[in-house]
Amino acid sequence: MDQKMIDIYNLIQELAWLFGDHGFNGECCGDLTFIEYMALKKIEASDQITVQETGRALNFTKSGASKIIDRLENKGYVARQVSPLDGRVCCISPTIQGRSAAAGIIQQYTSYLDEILQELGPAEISNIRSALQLLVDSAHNRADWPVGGVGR
Amino acid sequence: MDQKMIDIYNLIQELAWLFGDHGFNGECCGDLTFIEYMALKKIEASDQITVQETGRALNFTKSGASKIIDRLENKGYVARQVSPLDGRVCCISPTIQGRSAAAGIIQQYTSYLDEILQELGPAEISNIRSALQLLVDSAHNRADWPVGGVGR
DNA sequence: ACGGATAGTTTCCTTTGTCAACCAATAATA
DNA sequence: TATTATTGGTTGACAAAGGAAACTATCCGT
Repeated sequence: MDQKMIDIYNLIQELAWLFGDHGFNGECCGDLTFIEYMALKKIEASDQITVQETGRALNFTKSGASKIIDRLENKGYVARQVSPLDGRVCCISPTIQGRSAAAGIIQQYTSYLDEILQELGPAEISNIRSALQLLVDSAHNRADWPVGGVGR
Repeated sequence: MDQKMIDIYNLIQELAWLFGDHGFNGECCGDLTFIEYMALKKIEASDQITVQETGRALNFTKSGASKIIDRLENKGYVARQVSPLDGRVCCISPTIQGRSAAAGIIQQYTSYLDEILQELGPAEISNIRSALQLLVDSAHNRADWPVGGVGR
């Protein structure tokens, strides 16, 4: 039983490695780093998000978040815009190029998955999907983390 | 069907984030970075490994690998030793402290998993394990990667 | 209108990894 | 055997990236 948890842990870690920043030979996300890509995804998902919210979502300080957004902006993938409601806050939104870059990355990985999973039947694939979903949901349902706090 | 692949991709990415270098508030692995921890795991797994092999296993250049091993050595987790067969190569091996540090990290994550998965029954947990296994095996059975080559 | 709070940016600093040059040891060849 | 090429590893200069703290601009409460 405990062994099963250890297995799960090691497997997750292996996946985290394979699909993280170093797995795909450093070229994990086109001209984006893994972190920049995650930020772009968050920005896309909420369609209007502030600098600090982006940072909070990704466990970065606000200065770190500001710089990540700088890089995305320099690449033309997001745009800053002063909020009409509050002159201090920046509304970050994805540009057309940003959306299409993200779509391209998803496309690329999806076809990679298609390829490596082609041996499997649809039932097995469904099963993988729901197992992952269960895992991610369980992790999100926990407010805190194994070590330290989340605040920053 | 394609949507299912996209789901799987996004879920893996979420997991990669949660269990990667930034997920746990930066404190992912005690006094080790994610990368250092992965290197320690590789070193532990093979019990005798060279600097370059470590680098190759983790997609780092040899100088990068050398420095990662420097840091592990400074922390007292691995030891360098000149190979008796070839005076050029370094045999890296984990120290007692290295083994116990790795065990501690595994312990910590395992109990975290225990906690977040406590709602689930043993059958569901078994299912998660085998789904992850299937995924990781499928990825490893592919020699190459979605973009670029592996060589360095 | 003024003092405190809040969102972002910028500057300085540390960490990390690559590239290229280098050293030492082995292998190959004349 | 002497010499040259190759290979494993380390080192130094450099660039990228993110945190802390100082700074700017705006908003809110009195």
